[in-house]
Amino acid sequence: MSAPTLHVIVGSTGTGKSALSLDVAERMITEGRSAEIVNADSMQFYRGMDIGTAKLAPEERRGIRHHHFDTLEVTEESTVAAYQESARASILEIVGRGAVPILVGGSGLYVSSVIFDFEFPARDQKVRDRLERELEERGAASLHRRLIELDPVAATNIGKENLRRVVRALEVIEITGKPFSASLPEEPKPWMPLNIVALRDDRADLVARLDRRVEDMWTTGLLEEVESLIPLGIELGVTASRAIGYAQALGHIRGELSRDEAVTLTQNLTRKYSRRQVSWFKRYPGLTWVDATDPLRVERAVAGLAS
RNA sequence: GGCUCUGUAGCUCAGUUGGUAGAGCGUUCGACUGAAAAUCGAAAGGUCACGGGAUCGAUGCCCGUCGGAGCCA
Repeated sequence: MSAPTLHVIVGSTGTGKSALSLDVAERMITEGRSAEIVNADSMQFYRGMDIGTAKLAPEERRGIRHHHFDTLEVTEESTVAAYQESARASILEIVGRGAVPILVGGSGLYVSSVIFDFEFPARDQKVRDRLERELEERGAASLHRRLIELDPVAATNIGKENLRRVVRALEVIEITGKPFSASLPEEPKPWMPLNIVALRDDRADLVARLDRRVEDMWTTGLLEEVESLIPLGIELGVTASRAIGYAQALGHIRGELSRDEAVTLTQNLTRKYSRRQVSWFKRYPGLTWVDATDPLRVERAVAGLAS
């Protein structure tokens, strides 16, 4: 019996990660092992956000145990550090049961936080609030100038227009008293033995499919779903209200966007997101690319054999 | 048929009182350590509709051709 391996399935949105994860789990089962799935898709954490996140309904899960779906209310902020801890705990429990853990998702930072040796510096809301106030009062240039003094490397890497990351860098420096590296490790150390499979598809086919999927979401009730989330406070949620599709649907409901504008905007954002996902995952060491249309994709995914 | 406006990057449009051009969007590439479906950076793309004229020199001025829009008849 070899050491337990964490199976990881990543890739652009719309390449069929969820379906593949089910197939891989079933394959494990026919081989006499059991398997459980852990979600690493940041928007699928939210209860009630189903259509727009292409979430697998419970009855579609083929009896396989799924973890980390529907763990947050729409008003709650999602945080990587908390996710890292609880996702790892789930994985250890799965291994403890003698089952195979399969981590599936498209949120690069979240996947990395689990599978590599990421350690997130603490956060301090007071410090951050103060920095954000300063940003408003004195402007971006002032904050960036300070970052240049405190941590020139981070200042160069982040850039002066990247306000969110400038603020976080200053926050980390203030809390820890140490420079903020602001760059991903060249050779991240795996948290446990990994089999990372990335699904990929011909770009033109993928884009056509993504565009169609957005249209379908609108005809199968995305708007109604978003309307039902308004009384639950989705507009107040820092994370959930920004989800692709949801933000535009909200814009339409508020009368800021026509239906067509909302759909087109969502399609554009989805394409960009898909690109960012590919460029994030392509850096993973030991990654196995598998074609979404490969008839042997399940076998390849299980064995870690590229298409 | 007449009058007026118009034709500049894949799209929408700036612009140069004549010295061969820009922005946004899109496309492609990249960064990314507690909001990441977030946030930010970079690059490629144009014989400035076509033909002729005047000019040292035209995308810009003049003439014509073709295409688009509007108004009048």
